[in-house]
Amino acid sequence: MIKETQTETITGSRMSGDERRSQILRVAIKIFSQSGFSGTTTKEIARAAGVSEAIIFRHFATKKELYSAIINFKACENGEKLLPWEENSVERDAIEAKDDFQVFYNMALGALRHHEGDVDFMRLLFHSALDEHELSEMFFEQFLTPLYEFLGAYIRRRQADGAMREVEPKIIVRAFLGMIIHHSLNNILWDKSRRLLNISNEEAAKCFAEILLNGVKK
Amino acid sequence: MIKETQTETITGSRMSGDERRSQILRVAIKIFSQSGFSGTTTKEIARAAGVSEAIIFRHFATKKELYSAIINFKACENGEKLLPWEENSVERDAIEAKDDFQVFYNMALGALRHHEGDVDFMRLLFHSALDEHELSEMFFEQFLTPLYEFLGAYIRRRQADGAMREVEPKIIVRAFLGMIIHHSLNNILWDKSRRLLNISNEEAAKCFAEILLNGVKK
DNA sequence: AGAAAGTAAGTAAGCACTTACTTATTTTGA
DNA sequence: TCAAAATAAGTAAGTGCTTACTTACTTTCT
Repeated sequence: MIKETQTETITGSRMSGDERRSQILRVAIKIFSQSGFSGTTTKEIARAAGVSEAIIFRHFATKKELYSAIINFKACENGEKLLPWEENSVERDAIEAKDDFQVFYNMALGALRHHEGDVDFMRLLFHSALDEHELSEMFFEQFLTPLYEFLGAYIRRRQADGAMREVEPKIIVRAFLGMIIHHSLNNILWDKSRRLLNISNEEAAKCFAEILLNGVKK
Repeated sequence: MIKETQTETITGSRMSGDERRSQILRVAIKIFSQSGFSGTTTKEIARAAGVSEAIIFRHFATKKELYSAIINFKACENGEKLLPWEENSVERDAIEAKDDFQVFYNMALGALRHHEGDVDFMRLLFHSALDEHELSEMFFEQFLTPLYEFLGAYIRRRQADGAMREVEPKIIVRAFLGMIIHHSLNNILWDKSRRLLNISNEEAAKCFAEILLNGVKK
């Protein structure tokens, strides 16, 4: 990362304002995700971006504004994209077909892969949750809540079909997400070398989906 | 919290060295759990303890040593106590009786109650995990690993009895702990007002145990 | 009286942020 | 087309405050 950034500097060409702003944000995400807000200095961010601290403050009035700008940056990164499960045709087909296993397996696998592929953002979500920062609230409102509604609605439908027991759907969603997110957390935070449990995402998604579905089957 | 601490100061009597050390540690746990290591100042800790900063440094050479001292303090708080599930007679009886529901329900309920009752330490565990501090490693080795072994052994036994499917026991443990810990996390971090799911610990423990056990039943 | 608990003031370094200036690139006008 | 002016990107040095920690002394208790 630092090497990469230095390479950018070495070419000697200046970035445009927009490019520099984006680069600073990308660098900041990494460092904030490592050390949290308070544990990160603007000096570190500047060094990693290969610029002086003054440049940080040209683009962002305060360190806090830089942190908050991550929200928009992350949102724009996905463009006006739909939520992950909304644009996943495998997911849509499985729902149409009421293929319960495929619905939950696909969802679990997608989530596990996503967590594995964006550890920085995962860590940042936890830092911000502990800091009670608006980034965490954004995550809650724009991701978690819609996900509970989406899966909850599917479960309600399957309950009406007589395929699932009458349990409050959100408890089922909680149980399901708990398996997935906790598994990823172990891999990201407590047990990076997977001493306790070393299985593929596919295996994990399969087992979690099976446990859940067998657990709620009528 | 601060009120309580000020009350201590107001009585005007000095504490013995040992008492003061313990008080500082208790206060530090609360503040570190709120703001993390970097976000916490020794000034804040001193104020909350009702002493000057110099007193902090009489007992602990550095801020870092204070943070690390929490490990021993938390360990000693439990005395030479066994792990929670080891001293729980309800749990032991349920295991002897191979009452699967009681084993998992009781375990879940105990954990949920514990999490609810010691939010500070839960938060501290997350802060320390993100900081990659030894407190987190202690938690992993002295709590998580034995818990996986304990529950894993029980599951293996029930599989040998033919009561549970042949699934790697640790995956089942992961699924189970995921439900519980994730539920507590939601209540502690993302959704303190329980907008998404507001249920009692008993209801949660019951549903999670049922989902899990039905999910692995043979 | 002596030891231990306690404090106000101080220190050196660190931190977020600013200022005055430099350098590189783009624009303008002849 | 070219040179000068303007603009934007960039920096070293600085500012004022904060922080972890220290020092020299005071107060309390036995």
